[in-house]
Amino acid sequence: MAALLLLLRERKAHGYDLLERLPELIGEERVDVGNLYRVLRALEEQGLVSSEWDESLPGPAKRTYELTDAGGDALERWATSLAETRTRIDRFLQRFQERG
Amino acid sequence: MAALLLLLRERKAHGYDLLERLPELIGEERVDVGNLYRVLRALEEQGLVSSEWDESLPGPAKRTYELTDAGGDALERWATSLAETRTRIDRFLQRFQERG
DNA sequence: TTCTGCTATATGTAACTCACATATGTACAG
DNA sequence: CTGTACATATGTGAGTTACATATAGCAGAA
Repeated sequence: MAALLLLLRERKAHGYDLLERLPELIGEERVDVGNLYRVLRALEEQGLVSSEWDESLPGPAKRTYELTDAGGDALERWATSLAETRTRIDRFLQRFQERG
Repeated sequence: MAALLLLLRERKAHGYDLLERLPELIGEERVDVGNLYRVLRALEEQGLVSSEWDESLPGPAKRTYELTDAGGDALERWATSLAETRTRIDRFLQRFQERG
Protein backbone atom coordinates (compact mmCIF):
# COMPACT_ATOMS: atom_id res chain seq x y z
CA MET A 1 0.00 0.00 0.00
CA ALA A 2 2.61 2.48 1.06
CA ALA A 3 4.86 0.92 -1.53
CA LEU A 4 2.40 1.83 -4.28
CA LEU A 5 2.34 5.42 -3.12
CA LEU A 6 6.13 5.52 -3.05
CA LEU A 7 6.41 4.13 -6.56
CA LEU A 8 3.84 6.63 -7.76
CA ARG A 9 5.73 9.46 -6.11
CA GLU A 10 8.79 8.49 -8.10
CA ARG A 11 6.74 8.66 -11.27
CA LYS A 12 3.19 8.12 -12.42
CA ALA A 13 2.46 4.70 -13.78
CA HIS A 14 -0.22 2.19 -14.65
CA GLY A 15 -1.11 -0.92 -12.70
CA TYR A 16 0.85 -3.46 -14.63
CA ASP A 17 3.91 -1.25 -14.44
CA LEU A 18 3.56 -1.08 -10.66
CA LEU A 19 3.10 -4.83 -10.56
CA GLU A 20 6.52 -5.25 -12.10
CA ARG A 21 8.28 -2.69 -9.94
CA LEU A 22 6.72 -3.79 -6.65
CA PRO A 23 8.59 -7.04 -5.98
CA GLU A 24 11.94 -5.33 -6.15
CA LEU A 25 10.81 -2.69 -3.66
CA ILE A 26 9.09 -4.86 -1.10
CA GLY A 27 11.34 -7.89 -1.45
CA GLU A 28 8.66 -10.41 -2.33
CA GLU A 29 8.55 -12.12 -5.66
CA ARG A 30 4.78 -12.67 -5.82
CA VAL A 31 2.27 -9.87 -5.90
CA ASP A 32 -1.41 -10.67 -6.37
CA VAL A 33 -2.55 -9.03 -9.59
CA GLY A 34 -6.24 -8.85 -8.80
CA ASN A 35 -5.80 -7.28 -5.42
CA LEU A 36 -3.33 -4.77 -6.79
CA TYR A 37 -6.07 -3.22 -8.90
CA ARG A 38 -8.51 -3.36 -6.02
CA VAL A 39 -6.03 -1.53 -3.83
CA LEU A 40 -5.47 1.07 -6.52
CA ARG A 41 -9.20 1.74 -6.74
CA ALA A 42 -9.42 1.91 -2.97
CA LEU A 43 -6.60 4.44 -2.94
CA GLU A 44 -8.45 6.43 -5.54
CA GLU A 45 -11.66 6.36 -3.49
CA GLN A 46 -9.66 7.75 -0.60
CA GLY A 47 -8.31 10.46 -2.87
CA LEU A 48 -4.70 9.38 -2.48
CA VAL A 49 -4.21 8.75 -6.18
CA SER A 50 -5.97 9.92 -9.32
CA SER A 51 -6.27 8.04 -12.57
CA GLU A 52 -6.88 8.57 -16.24
CA TRP A 53 -7.29 6.25 -19.17
CA ASP A 54 -4.25 6.61 -21.32
CA GLU A 55 -5.32 6.65 -24.98
CA SER A 56 -2.01 7.79 -26.39
CA LEU A 57 -0.07 4.55 -26.26
CA PRO A 58 -0.67 1.51 -28.44
CA GLY A 59 -1.64 -1.82 -26.94
CA PRO A 60 -4.36 -2.58 -24.42
CA ALA A 61 -6.02 0.28 -22.59
CA LYS A 62 -3.96 1.49 -19.67
CA ARG A 63 -5.17 3.42 -16.69
CA THR A 64 -2.44 5.75 -15.54
CA TYR A 65 -2.25 6.55 -11.85
CA GLU A 66 -0.79 9.65 -10.30
CA LEU A 67 -0.10 10.57 -6.68
CA THR A 68 -2.25 13.37 -5.27
CA ASP A 69 -1.17 15.83 -2.58
CA ALA A 70 -3.24 13.88 -0.07
CA GLY A 71 -1.45 10.76 -1.25
CA GLY A 72 1.90 12.42 -0.59
CA ASP A 73 0.79 13.27 2.94
CA ALA A 74 -0.43 9.74 3.48
CA LEU A 75 2.94 8.43 2.34
CA GLU A 76 4.71 10.67 4.86
CA ARG A 77 2.50 9.28 7.61
CA TRP A 78 3.17 5.76 6.42
CA ALA A 79 6.90 6.39 6.59
CA THR A 80 6.60 7.67 10.15
CA SER A 81 4.61 4.65 11.15
CA LEU A 82 7.10 2.33 9.44
CA ALA A 83 9.95 3.94 11.35
CA GLU A 84 8.05 3.25 14.57
CA THR A 85 7.51 -0.34 13.53
CA ARG A 86 11.22 -0.63 12.86
CA THR A 87 11.97 0.62 16.36
CA ARG A 88 9.58 -1.89 17.85
CA ILE A 89 11.18 -4.72 15.91
CA ASP A 90 14.59 -3.55 17.13
CA ARG A 91 13.45 -3.59 20.72
CA PHE A 92 11.91 -7.01 20.28
CA LEU A 93 15.04 -8.49 18.72
CA GLN A 94 17.22 -6.92 21.37
CA ARG A 95 15.14 -8.51 24.09
CA PHE A 96 15.18 -11.75 22.17
CA GLN A 97 18.97 -11.76 22.09
CA GLU A 98 19.42 -10.81 25.72
CA ARG A 99 19.33 -14.48 26.44
CA GLY A 100 19.65 -16.49 23.20
CA MET B 1 2.39 -14.37 18.33
CA ALA B 2 6.13 -14.31 18.41
CA ALA B 3 5.85 -11.98 21.37
CA LEU B 4 3.94 -14.61 23.32
CA LEU B 5 6.63 -17.18 22.61
CA LEU B 6 9.30 -14.75 23.75
CA LEU B 7 7.50 -13.97 26.98
CA LEU B 8 7.03 -17.66 27.61
CA ARG B 9 10.70 -18.30 26.98
CA GLU B 10 11.54 -15.81 29.70
CA ARG B 11 9.28 -17.67 32.07
CA LYS B 12 6.15 -19.75 31.99
CA ALA B 13 2.97 -17.85 32.65
CA HIS B 14 -0.77 -17.89 32.38
CA GLY B 15 -2.86 -15.95 29.90
CA TYR B 16 -3.78 -12.99 32.00
CA ASP B 17 -0.17 -12.56 33.02
CA LEU B 18 0.88 -12.48 29.37
CA LEU B 19 -1.88 -10.00 28.69
CA GLU B 20 -0.29 -7.59 31.13
CA ARG B 21 3.27 -8.08 29.95
CA LEU B 22 2.45 -7.94 26.27
CA PRO B 23 1.80 -4.20 25.78
CA GLU B 24 5.18 -3.24 27.15
CA LEU B 25 6.89 -5.64 24.77
CA ILE B 26 5.05 -4.88 21.58
CA GLY B 27 4.49 -1.18 22.24
CA GLU B 28 0.73 -1.19 21.97
CA GLU B 29 -1.46 -0.39 24.89
CA ARG B 30 -4.47 -2.49 23.83
CA VAL B 31 -4.37 -6.24 23.44
CA ASP B 32 -7.55 -8.13 22.66
CA VAL B 33 -8.24 -10.51 25.54
CA GLY B 34 -10.41 -12.95 23.67
CA ASN B 35 -8.04 -13.44 20.80
CA LEU B 36 -5.09 -13.84 23.15
CA TYR B 37 -6.60 -17.04 24.50
CA ARG B 38 -7.49 -18.21 21.03
CA VAL B 39 -3.91 -17.67 19.93
CA LEU B 40 -2.62 -19.55 22.95
CA ARG B 41 -4.79 -22.53 22.11
CA ALA B 42 -3.70 -22.34 18.49
CA LEU B 43 -0.07 -22.35 19.63
CA GLU B 44 -0.82 -25.37 21.75
CA GLU B 45 -2.46 -27.16 18.82
CA GLN B 46 0.72 -26.54 16.86
CA GLY B 47 2.73 -27.93 19.73
CA LEU B 48 4.63 -24.70 20.36
CA VAL B 49 3.41 -24.36 23.92
CA SER B 50 2.00 -26.76 26.46
CA SER B 51 -0.43 -25.95 29.23
CA GLU B 52 -1.63 -27.20 32.58
CA TRP B 53 -4.33 -26.08 34.94
CA ASP B 54 -2.68 -24.59 37.96
CA GLU B 55 -4.50 -25.83 41.06
CA SER B 56 -1.95 -24.70 43.60
CA LEU B 57 -2.76 -21.01 43.80
CA PRO B 58 -5.92 -19.52 45.25
CA GLY B 59 -8.30 -17.49 43.14
CA PRO B 60 -9.83 -18.33 39.78
CA ALA B 61 -8.46 -21.28 37.86
CA LYS B 62 -5.34 -20.45 35.86
CA ARG B 63 -3.98 -22.29 32.91
CA THR B 64 -0.22 -22.08 32.95
CA TYR B 65 1.56 -22.10 29.60
CA GLU B 66 5.09 -23.24 28.96
CA LEU B 67 7.25 -23.05 25.85
CA THR B 68 8.07 -26.37 24.21
CA ASP B 69 11.25 -27.15 22.28
CA ALA B 70 9.32 -26.77 19.05
CA GLY B 71 8.13 -23.40 20.33
CA GLY B 72 11.72 -22.34 20.94
CA ASP B 73 12.61 -23.29 17.38
CA ALA B 74 9.60 -21.41 16.06
CA LEU B 75 10.69 -18.37 18.01
CA GLU B 76 14.13 -18.54 16.44
CA ARG B 77 12.56 -18.64 12.99
CA TRP B 78 10.32 -15.72 13.91
CA ALA B 79 13.33 -13.71 14.97
CA THR B 80 15.08 -14.43 11.68
CA SER B 81 12.01 -13.40 9.76
CA LEU B 82 11.65 -10.24 11.84
CA ALA B 83 15.25 -9.32 11.12
CA GLU B 84 14.48 -9.67 7.41
CA THR B 85 11.41 -7.50 7.78
CA ARG B 86 13.55 -4.91 9.50
CA THR B 87 15.94 -4.91 6.58
CA ARG B 88 13.07 -4.48 4.13
CA ILE B 89 11.70 -1.55 6.10
CA ASP B 90 15.15 -0.02 6.15
CA ARG B 91 15.46 -0.31 2.41
CA PHE B 92 12.00 1.13 1.93
CA LEU B 93 12.68 4.12 4.17
CA GLN B 94 16.02 4.72 2.53
CA ARG B 95 14.37 4.82 -0.86
CA PHE B 96 11.66 7.04 0.58
CA GLN B 97 14.22 9.52 1.81
CA GLU B 98 16.25 9.58 -1.36
CA ARG B 99 13.97 12.37 -2.43
CA GLY B 100 11.94 13.67 0.55
C1' DT C 1 -5.15 -17.23 -40.19
C1' DT C 2 -5.24 -19.23 -36.05
C1' DC C 3 -2.81 -20.02 -32.01
C1' DT C 4 0.11 -18.82 -28.36
C1' DG C 5 1.83 -15.57 -25.18
C1' DC C 6 2.52 -11.17 -23.16
C1' DT C 7 0.35 -6.86 -21.82
C1' DA C 8 -3.43 -4.83 -19.11
C1' DT C 9 -7.45 -4.52 -16.18
C1' DA C 10 -10.85 -6.59 -13.48
C1' DT C 11 -14.32 -9.72 -10.60
C1' DG C 12 -15.57 -13.99 -7.63
C1' DT C 13 -14.82 -16.29 -3.67
C1' DA C 14 -13.30 -19.18 0.30
C1' DA C 15 -10.25 -18.84 4.12
C1' DC C 16 -8.38 -16.32 7.50
C1' DT C 17 -7.60 -12.49 10.76
C1' DC C 18 -9.00 -8.88 13.90
C1' DA C 19 -11.75 -5.84 16.82
C1' DC C 20 -15.54 -5.60 19.63
C1' DA C 21 -18.99 -7.53 22.40
C1' DT C 22 -20.58 -10.92 25.47
C1' DA C 23 -20.46 -14.92 28.90
C1' DT C 24 -18.88 -17.32 33.04
C1' DG C 25 -16.81 -17.85 37.39
C1' DT C 26 -13.51 -16.69 41.69
C1' DA C 27 -12.20 -13.68 45.28
C1' DC C 28 -11.94 -9.62 47.97
C1' DA C 29 -12.96 -4.76 49.49
C1' DG C 30 -16.37 -1.47 50.88
C1' DC D 1 -24.44 -7.81 48.55
C1' DT D 2 -22.35 -4.86 45.20
C1' DG D 3 -18.62 -3.43 42.67
C1' DT D 4 -14.07 -4.42 40.91
C1' DA D 5 -10.04 -7.02 39.66
C1' DC D 6 -8.61 -11.53 38.18
C1' DA D 7 -9.05 -15.31 34.73
C1' DT D 8 -10.66 -17.84 30.76
C1' DA D 9 -13.49 -18.24 26.97
C1' DT D 10 -17.04 -17.92 22.74
C1' DG D 11 -19.80 -15.21 19.06
C1' DT D 12 -19.65 -12.50 15.31
C1' DG D 13 -19.30 -8.96 11.57
C1' DA D 14 -15.96 -6.52 8.95
C1' DG D 15 -12.00 -6.48 6.55
C1' DT D 16 -7.88 -8.62 4.21
C1' DT D 17 -5.59 -12.07 1.44
C1' DA D 18 -4.64 -15.86 -1.81
C1' DC D 19 -6.13 -18.21 -5.60
C1' DA D 20 -8.91 -18.70 -9.55
C1' DT D 21 -11.25 -16.87 -13.40
C1' DA D 22 -12.78 -13.36 -17.10
C1' DT D 23 -11.96 -10.11 -20.81
C1' DA D 24 -9.49 -7.77 -24.26
C1' DG D 25 -5.54 -5.74 -27.42
C1' DC D 26 -1.74 -6.86 -29.94
C1' DA D 27 2.63 -9.33 -31.62
C1' DG D 28 5.00 -13.06 -33.67
C1' DA D 29 5.08 -17.96 -34.82
C1' DA D 30 3.20 -21.94 -37.14
